Amino acid sequence: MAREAYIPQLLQLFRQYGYDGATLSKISEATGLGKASLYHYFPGGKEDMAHAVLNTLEHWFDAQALVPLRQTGSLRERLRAMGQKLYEAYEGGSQPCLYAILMTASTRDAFSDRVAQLMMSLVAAIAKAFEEEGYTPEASRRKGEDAAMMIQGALVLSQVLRTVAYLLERLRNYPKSS
Amino acid sequence: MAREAYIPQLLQLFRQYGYDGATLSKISEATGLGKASLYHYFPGGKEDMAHAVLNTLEHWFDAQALVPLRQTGSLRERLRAMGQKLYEAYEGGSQPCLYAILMTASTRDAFSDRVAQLMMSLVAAIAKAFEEEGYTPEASRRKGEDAAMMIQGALVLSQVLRTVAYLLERLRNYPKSS
DNA sequence: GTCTATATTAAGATAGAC
DNA sequence: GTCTATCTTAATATAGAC
Repeated sequence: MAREAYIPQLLQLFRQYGYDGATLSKISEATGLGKASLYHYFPGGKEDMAHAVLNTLEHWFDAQALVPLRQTGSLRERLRAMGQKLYEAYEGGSQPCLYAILMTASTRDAFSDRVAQLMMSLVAAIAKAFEEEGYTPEASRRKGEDAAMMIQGALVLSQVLRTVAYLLERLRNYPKSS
Repeated sequence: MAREAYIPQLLQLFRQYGYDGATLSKISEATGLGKASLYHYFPGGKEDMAHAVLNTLEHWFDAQALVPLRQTGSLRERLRAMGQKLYEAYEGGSQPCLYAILMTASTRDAFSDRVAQLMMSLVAAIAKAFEEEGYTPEASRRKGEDAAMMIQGALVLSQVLRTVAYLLERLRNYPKSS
């Protein structure tokens, strides 16, 4: 079994229990691997596992969520395609954002750079799409920030209020007005 | 010393280290109290401490952040006053939201009801203000949800990008257009 | 590559003196 | 009300056989 095969389960565990709450015992039980085997795949322990998950998420993000922004079609269509990808990834808001989780964990310093990097790439990609449409760099950047804030805010509210309505409404129909 | 005297330090510790990361040792060191003394004030341990902090925050929220919404003045002025209160409480985004932190902790089930309660009261209070202005209940509710999402999104981005610009811009000038 | 067994550390929590 | 000392549990992590 390749190390990559365990990424989905690790992601699920971190999302469900948080970084600190996803103990090696839980991970061992969920993967069916003994603790020693986990260290065989991830010599750096839990931090190593989280970084491996981030590797996969970063790749997915660039290859799936952001790719519509670089394609042809109207700005509205492209943003909508991105929203649809995010909607699916977060399962309509029933799944939390791992990046937000890692920022509240006891070891957040170990991940903050990568989290910031990804968030900036989201803001920049959306801003670029607006710029191509004739918006000023300043206005485009603000559009990117607004979108990122809306996404994160929708994810937080979906978790807190235990309803998928927020993302469902906002991301499926994003953007309401561009 | 009354138990209430330690609330600010507990809030600060939970914000800085997260719920799981704020260990009794750190709390003991920060408060200057031995572990046994901590259990004297908070017999239920850390969970008890977090609930005590939530008591204080709920009171502050109702008595400070929401009170402008019930006063006289234009809707815009009242919303702006609420934004200013939140801006101060989160120190322009340099401080994270404890409610978001508790939702990603290993013991989130212990707090999820209270977190949802407070978030719903925010949405309802804003919606009520819009209703009084003639908005339909449906549109008012959406306004309340939008505002709550924007606040949480701004807080997340402020943390992730380590800049206070987001909240500073969005909350100080909230609402841009109502 | 996976296991059993174990080491090490630190967490949450309590007993009981003062 | 605060302390020292200690208990119990569980966490991360590793050694070494197969």
